[in-house]
Amino acid sequence: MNQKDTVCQKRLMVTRDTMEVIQGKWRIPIIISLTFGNKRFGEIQREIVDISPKMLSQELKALEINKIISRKLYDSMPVTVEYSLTPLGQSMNTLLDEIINWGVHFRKEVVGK
Amino acid sequence: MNQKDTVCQKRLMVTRDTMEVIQGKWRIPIIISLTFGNKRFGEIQREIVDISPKMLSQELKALEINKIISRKLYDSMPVTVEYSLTPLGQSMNTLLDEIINWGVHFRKEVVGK
DNA sequence: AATAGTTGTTACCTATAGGTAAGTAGTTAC
DNA sequence: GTAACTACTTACCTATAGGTAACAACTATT
Repeated sequence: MNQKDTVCQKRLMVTRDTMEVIQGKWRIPIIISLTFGNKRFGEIQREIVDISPKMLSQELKALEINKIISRKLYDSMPVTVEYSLTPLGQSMNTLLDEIINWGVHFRKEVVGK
Repeated sequence: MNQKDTVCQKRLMVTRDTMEVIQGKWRIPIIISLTFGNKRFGEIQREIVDISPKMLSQELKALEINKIISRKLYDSMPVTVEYSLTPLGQSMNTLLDEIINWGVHFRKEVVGK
């Protein structure tokens, strides 16, 4: 295996890591929603109009496990829960920007034509 | 719906576009493989060690439809086919770099600990 | 005539992602 | 005591992504 191959194999590994975090229909929408401010369960659900409570709960848990978001429970009545981006979650900003940038470019080049 | 919501909804749409192109187990590996030079079917298969010919063929077609790669047939014997990145495919470079960068960061922060 | 080297294809199966609908639990207001 | 608001959970189903193994078509070599 030459130098080129080694570099290539490393890239393949690391992209898999990133993709495992952002893969799926709802993770990026949830993260983007939280870049606009901390939100409660119901607020996120109202913003991402067609997500079900099951999927929202499931994906919030996955993002918490990966330390992208954090969950804060308030003992108010009724109970409220606030979700926010961790520093690691905030560090996705440039990645998200690139996903958005390329999406705009792609739409101009292919989808729009 | 206020200004903030409008911006948010647009971002959600555009990220869906990008994700539809790169989603799946094999698309990014194939694209990365081609950033290291044009390759034939068999070469890609040998580089991405555990991909099956079925999946490779299927994903190459999808990437061609989205104008990320192009396919060139050579009438040699036996027939050879060369795959290469289109300009649109090459325009994914900064996006791929960010996916790799963030993956490295994530691995340091979470996977490694 | 048989074998090997190209680039795929086809049929079949399994695992997982995601959707639907209903229910749970605690508190407050009427 | 009943309805309403919070944040979920649970059971069940379907659609799709991906895997496996065998085959196909063409040509060159032996």
